[in-house]
Order: sequence, then structure tokens, then C-alpha cells
Amino acid sequence: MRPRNAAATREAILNSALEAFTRAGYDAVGVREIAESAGVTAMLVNRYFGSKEGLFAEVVEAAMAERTVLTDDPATLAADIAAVLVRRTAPDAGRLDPFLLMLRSAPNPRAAEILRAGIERHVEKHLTDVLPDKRNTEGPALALAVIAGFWVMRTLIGSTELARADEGVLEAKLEKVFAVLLAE
Amino acid sequence: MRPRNAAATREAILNSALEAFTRAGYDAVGVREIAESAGVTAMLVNRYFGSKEGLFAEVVEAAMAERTVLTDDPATLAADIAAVLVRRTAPDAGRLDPFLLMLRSAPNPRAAEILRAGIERHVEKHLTDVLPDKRNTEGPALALAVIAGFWVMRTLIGSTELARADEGVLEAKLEKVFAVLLAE
DNA sequence: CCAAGAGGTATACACCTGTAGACTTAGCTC
DNA sequence: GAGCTAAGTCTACAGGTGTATACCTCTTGG
Repeated sequence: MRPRNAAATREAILNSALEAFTRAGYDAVGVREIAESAGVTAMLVNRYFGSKEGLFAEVVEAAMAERTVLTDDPATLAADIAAVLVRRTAPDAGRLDPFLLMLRSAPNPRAAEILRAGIERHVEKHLTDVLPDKRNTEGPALALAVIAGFWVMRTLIGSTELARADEGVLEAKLEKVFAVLLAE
Repeated sequence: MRPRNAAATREAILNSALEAFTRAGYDAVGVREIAESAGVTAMLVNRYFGSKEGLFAEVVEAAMAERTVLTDDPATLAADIAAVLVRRTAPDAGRLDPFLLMLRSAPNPRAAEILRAGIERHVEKHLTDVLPDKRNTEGPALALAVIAGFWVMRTLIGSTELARADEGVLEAKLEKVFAVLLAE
């Protein structure tokens, strides 16, 4: 049995919740399930985080705050995003990405609102900061939409076309798309 | 009370289910709720459709089979898709689109598989048929990903940037993206 | 050494879930 | 008008949901 340690237990719950919410989405995961994975009772979760919704909010905050933007060089940004996107959505890739967390939990309206705030405050902001042209505000938002859509079709839906396609071709086409959106 | 009529009742259940699944997603809707909207008992739903999953499969089939591709002219295809996409995802638009059905139900793996089959057999096929270049098979799949992503961010998440942006600008940028993906 | 408080658990409630089996009732045919 | 069959309903079950209240127990400070 783990020694009593509030901070460590909190962390364990948070990790367990991140894994579960990312794997199955907000609605499909029970508080008891998260608690058990953390070696703890369901009620302790609510004691530390107030409610399932409060826990989710902290998970989102932690997941989105990690810097995911890949380069600071606007010239190679489109190519970098395309490459990382294709790699991370590959059928054999590890499945623990903020976009998965978002897409699997977005159907719940309260979760969606929390996600919107997190995305805008962190991910979208990171992307905007790298771009030189501050007037192109739709660009980052549309780029995130493309990333989200690619995740949906390749991972959630499991499109056979996107699974079969040559990754080099996908990457090249996506790079063109991001170039169009982030340019000017 | 509606006169006894199996065909009409089936139809009523199907309509009610389409509305409910599109509004809330597969997991968030109960069979009782669908039944009640159709003026019927929950058990009748299962009697006609075997199970909730069977009902969902029929709903998806019906929703996807409706031809949604807008023009047969490849020259104006990119512009048409962009225009309709922006219009249908507008904040005040009616919310009954196959993409919403898909995105809200995709977190459930069994629902996702049903959706994948429906998408590929109908929507993706329609789009592919219009294109002249039969070797560009990733194009339609990627275009669907972009459409899905735009729906997610604008409707499910409620991105403030995509809500605030000028619709003409969004449409223009999306047209460029679809042009890149669907060209040659 | 022992009490106080933090860390954690047990029990319970009110409600909802999909669906199986037995039942009732309305409508058409003869 | 009687009777059969299709259309539809009732009851029930086994389990799961989030979370509020009351409780226990380990660790630490005096």
C-alpha cells in the first residue's frame, strides 16, 4: 500500500483520469473506474476535485498546457505540423494526445466548453504566437480544425483510405494545406 | 392516438432517432427517450430494430444515403463545398447534418465502425465519383477530414475565432484548401 | 504517549441504462 | 359478428451513474 501522501495521490488520480478520458471520452468513463486505476476510492476523487467535471477541467488544463507546438520557425511550421500529425495518428502510435481527449469528450456540452477554453488559451495561442502575421487570426483556428478532422477520420472513424494511403503523400498534401492556411 | 400502422410507426421511430442521435450522440441518448418522442414504448423500438445498435445502423444508413454532394461539375466543386460548409455550420443554422451525427457518436467504438462503413459507402463514394482523376484517392478522404474538423471546431467546440471570423474569409480559405486536395 | 487532524473508506440514495418475457388490444378476414 | 394475428405495452432485472453523509485510521506535533 502506498504511504499516505496527498500530493502523490492527487497526481495518481490525475494521470489515471487523463488516460481514461483520452481513451474513452468524458461520458464513457466512470469516476469509480478512474479511482480504481489510481488505487483509491471514488469518493476521494470528488474530495480532491469537487466533482467529475472539476476533475475533467484539471485534466484538460494539464494536457493542453504542455507545449505541443513543435518549432518556432514559421518557415518550416507547415511541414512540421504535417509530419507530426501523420506520425501521431499512425495506426501503431501511442494514443495519448490532447486532440483525442478533445474529440472523444466533445459530445458532452459541459466538457466541450471546458475544452474550448483550454484550446483557445493554450494550443491556439501557441500557434498564433509563432506566426509573424498577427492579422491572420483565422489561419490558426482553421489549421486546428484540419488537425482535428484528420484525427477524427484516421483514429476515431478509422477511415480505410487514410489507413491505406502512403504516409508521404498524406504528409505532402497536408503540408500544402497548412501552408495555405498559415501563409500571408 | 395514431392508428396502428407498422410502416408509419417505424418511420416515426427512425425520424425520432435521427433527431436524437444527431443532437446528442449515440451514448447520450436512451432508447426510452427516442421511443417517447415517437409516441411509442421502448420495447417496440427493439422489436423493430433488434437493439439500439441496430436502430443506429439504420439511422446512419438513411442519413448517409441521401445525396449530399452538391454539384457534378468538378470545376466548381471546391467552391461549392466551401460555401455549403460555412453556411451549414453557421451559429444559427438548423442542426441536422450527417456530420454532426457522426462526430457526436464517433466516441463509441461500435457506433464508429457503423459510421465508417456508411461514410465510405456513400459520402466518400459520391465525392470520388465526381472527381475526374481516379488516381487521387486520398483527396476525397482528406477533404472529408477537413469538413469534419471544421464541423467539430465550429459547432461542437464552439471556437470563438471561427464564430467571430468573417464568413467570406473562411469560405475563401476553405475553397483554397479543397482546391489543393481535390485537384489532380 | 496520546490527542487532533489529515488522508482515506463505506454505505447509501435516487436515478438511469438496455433489453428479455409475458401480456394485452386493435384491425382485418371470413 | 367471431377469431386470429399483428401491433403494441407492462413489468422486471441486473447493473451502472454521480455524489452526499458518516465513518474509520494513520501520522504527526506537543
